[in-house]
Amino acid sequence: MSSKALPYRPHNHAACVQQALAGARAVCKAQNARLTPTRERVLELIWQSHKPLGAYDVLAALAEDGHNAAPPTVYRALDFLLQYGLVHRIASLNAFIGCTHAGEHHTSVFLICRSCRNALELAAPSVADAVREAAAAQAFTPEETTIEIAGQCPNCRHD
Amino acid sequence: MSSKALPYRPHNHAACVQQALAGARAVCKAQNARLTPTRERVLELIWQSHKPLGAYDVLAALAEDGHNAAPPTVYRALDFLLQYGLVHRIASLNAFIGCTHAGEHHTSVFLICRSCRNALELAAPSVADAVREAAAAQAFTPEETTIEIAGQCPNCRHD
DNA sequence: TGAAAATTTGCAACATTATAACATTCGCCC
DNA sequence: GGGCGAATGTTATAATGTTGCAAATTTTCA
Repeated sequence: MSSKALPYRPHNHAACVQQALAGARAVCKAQNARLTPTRERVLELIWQSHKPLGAYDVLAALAEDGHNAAPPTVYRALDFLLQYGLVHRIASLNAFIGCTHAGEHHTSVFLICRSCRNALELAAPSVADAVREAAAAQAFTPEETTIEIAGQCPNCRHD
Repeated sequence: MSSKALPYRPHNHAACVQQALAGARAVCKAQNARLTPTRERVLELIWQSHKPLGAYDVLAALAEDGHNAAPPTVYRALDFLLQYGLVHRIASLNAFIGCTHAGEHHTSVFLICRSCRNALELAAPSVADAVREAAAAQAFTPEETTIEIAGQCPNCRHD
């Protein structure tokens, strides 16, 4: 890619990706799940972008590798990564992003900047608690929670 | 439709739909917006189901009316209804549902039952507050918030 | 080891959801 | 009733996601 993703907050991105991959390997090993080359490559591609990446973006990136994959290849890899909590799906964008809390069960909040397109994952336990309470008040049993906030990140707010 | 939507909570549904339509007419009148026959019919179709309805479901329902519409007709009506807060889009389902708080600015929480497919809209101010705080803590300016909880409603929980 | 079983991948076709572009009609105002 | 902007019709196409089956790979276990 010629255009680099500007991270929401500055950091050493290559190291951050490597750390994520190492974490993913550990999670898979612990659960006897097979992080095959394709799956790992998809995870790496997603992590390299702080912007949520569409399935067809991943497909295109794989094509640049010379890996001539079809959509099911990507969707299957994504399903695997979702299943083991290594990536999240951002429903409002039809896109995927690396999970910063892989291995831990958690309810995340995503802050998605409409200008720079970066997305930040927050643990936000107070939100999770409020959601849990609201559901309980309706005798509803939550299984999966989607919380996505679109707006302006601090770097873009002056726009 | 032969299969009626079972409401999440029992009520007089025909009256509930009529009330929603009356409210929508009021909102549009107040804002000088044109609730044309197509738009009103789409809103009615969506309200008649407590289950979120896909755009192509609406299209099919219109076809049963004898209204031979194409996708843009439905999407344009939906855009209008979204713009005036008369319906919500459920991102995790690619579907639409009538707004129970039309006219008021609000952050809603949706409880979506995976068994019966009904969806309940909650105002849940505590969730809205927690989200606002979490965003503020990151200096993030929220513009639109998506909160969708998939799980089991009380009627289906014993499944 | 080596053959059966299970998992993963390749591949082609297809289904679903959403939009673009342009022509036509409708409602309204003067 | 002519002109103008909003709304709708129409065709085509883009973007996203899935099904089904065959081939290859890995695992299991005798």
